[in-house]
Amino acid sequence: MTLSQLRTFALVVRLGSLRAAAAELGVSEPAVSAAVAALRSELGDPLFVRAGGGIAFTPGGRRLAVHAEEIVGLADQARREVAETVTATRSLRVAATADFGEHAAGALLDAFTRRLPDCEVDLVVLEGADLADALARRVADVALGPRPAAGDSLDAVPFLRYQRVLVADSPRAEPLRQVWLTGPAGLEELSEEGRWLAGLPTWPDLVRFPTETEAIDATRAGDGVMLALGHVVRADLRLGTLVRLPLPGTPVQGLWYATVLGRGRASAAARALQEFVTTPGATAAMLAPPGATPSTPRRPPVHVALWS
Amino acid sequence: MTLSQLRTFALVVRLGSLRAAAAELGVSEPAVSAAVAALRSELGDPLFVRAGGGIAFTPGGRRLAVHAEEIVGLADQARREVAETVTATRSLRVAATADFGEHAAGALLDAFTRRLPDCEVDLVVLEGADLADALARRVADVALGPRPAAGDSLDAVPFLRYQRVLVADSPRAEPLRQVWLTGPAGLEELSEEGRWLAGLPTWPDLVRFPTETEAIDATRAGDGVMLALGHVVRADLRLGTLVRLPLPGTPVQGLWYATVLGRGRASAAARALQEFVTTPGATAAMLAPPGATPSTPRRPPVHVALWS
DNA sequence: GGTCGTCATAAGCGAACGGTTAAGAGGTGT
DNA sequence: ACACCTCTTAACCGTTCGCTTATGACGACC
Repeated sequence: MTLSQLRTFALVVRLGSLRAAAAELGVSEPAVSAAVAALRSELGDPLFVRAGGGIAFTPGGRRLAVHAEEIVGLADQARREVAETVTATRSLRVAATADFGEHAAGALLDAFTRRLPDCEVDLVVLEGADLADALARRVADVALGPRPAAGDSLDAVPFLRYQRVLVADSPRAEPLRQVWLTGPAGLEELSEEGRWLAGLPTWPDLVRFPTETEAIDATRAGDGVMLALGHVVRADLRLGTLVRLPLPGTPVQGLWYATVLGRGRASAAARALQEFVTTPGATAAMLAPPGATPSTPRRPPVHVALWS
Repeated sequence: MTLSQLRTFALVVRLGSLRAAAAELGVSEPAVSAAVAALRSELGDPLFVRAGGGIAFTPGGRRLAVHAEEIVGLADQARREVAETVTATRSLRVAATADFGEHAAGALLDAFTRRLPDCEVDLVVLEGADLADALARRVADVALGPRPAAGDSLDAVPFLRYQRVLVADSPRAEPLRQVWLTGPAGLEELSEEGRWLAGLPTWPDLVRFPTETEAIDATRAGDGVMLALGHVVRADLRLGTLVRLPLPGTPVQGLWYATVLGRGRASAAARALQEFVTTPGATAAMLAPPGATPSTPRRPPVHVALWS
């Protein structure tokens, strides 16, 4: 049993296919097959059987899978922690959904790093469904966005109430007959607006933009309607460049959560951020209009990455 | 970073010496040195430095140590769990201190396996200070005995009140001038009687016997005094073959705890035993005189092992 | 009954793992 | 200064790991 064998097997379980795992790892198919075969013979369990076009895991395979993820996650964390003691820096990896990442994460993490200057923060933007996954796989230390569904071993605290209002360039727009402009993630299924949308009689056509800001620009130009964050379009509504459409159910109230691994598995820095997000200073930073806080951009300690 | 490298390093940390770890593993000293050197170069941290006659660990080394134990423990557990699904048996490894193991564990586990017949129980007897260690290293699933000191990530529930009375063959015995006869572990430091003994003005000489039963036999023969379990010597006291000595502080009241790993890391079988021990049936089994419960000894599912 | 997609096996190869013996380096203790 | 204990390095070797390409086996699908 090797760490790399466990890592390979965990990926096979995650993707449900040797072929896909091989592609993901950038190696040939027999390489993956051999790694799993080694585990098979060592553990005396087939781990999975061929079923139909793909594979079906045995009970032993499923049990091994959860431990394999845990083991490789711990090994990676050990590597990181030792590296942190060497460089004398703390690192914090934050995952956020696209909407939160675009409108609030920057200001929030900026304020946080002013509080803890020795902490290097990385931000990865991914979809809401993957937030819990990223935590479990220890790809991220903190997840910011809708409350993850699999909350048994996660510690989620709400920290910001937001509302999405339906806006258009003119009050004569007909919401259910026009395209809905959205950010890159469409409408997150796990979020309140996603659940609200699922309850509508008709499912509108969505048009995705690389950012919600661009979607707002297009809405202003009359290209469609948009379920925009209230505090982001407040200025537009005041100026009249955008108007609210009074669809029942709007404004949709939602909550953003800061989630960390439960059961004492969260790092100190992760808990520090989770506590920080509920402070008044953090709320003020997130709701402030862009540019209001002249952050000293000497050496931006927040790195941002976008995952496909 | 290899599982065997981590296992080796964890042992080095535990023993505080490469030489000792090599002896324990039955390999040469350079083998251990090379394993650790591989970790060193890969992680970019010396992990430890030579200090005086031995070694002193760096902060990175200490951090790696705790994760290394966790990782190899998880790997072993994964192996076991897969093996259990193959053989369709659940196994439960119980650790107990010598006193509890001798007088109560047999009847308790006998009753438990009658309740869960598909569960194979192994009992290892070790000293109280190692109980928490055995849990953390996942050598045992449940620990029965005094409450472990390092209780931060352990879940300990008290389940049996016991008392130790000072007995001798004659009321003229002078406790502080005679040898104290004990079981194999002496007097556990972590237990109530250990703490009580530490508070005495003079520390009596202890004579250890392979079992407490043999110590009782010797006490009956007048070889010394003994701090015996109340319910074990009840018959002797009634018959007059042993008498109580009224030393202040006696009888010493103590509690036995059933401890499992906290934070959701305990197995289902471990929690089942932890719950079972608090039931009236379990208490009755433990306090019943030996031979009172005619356990059907068809195929004794409880294995007992003694660790030096 | 082909054909395709997917996993398994075979043969081979370089690199790393894990072990040995032998000798060196660095400290303690007398 | 000396012996002594402990960790480290060097040189060497067999096994395993992890990867490749090529080919086979098995089931689904048309």
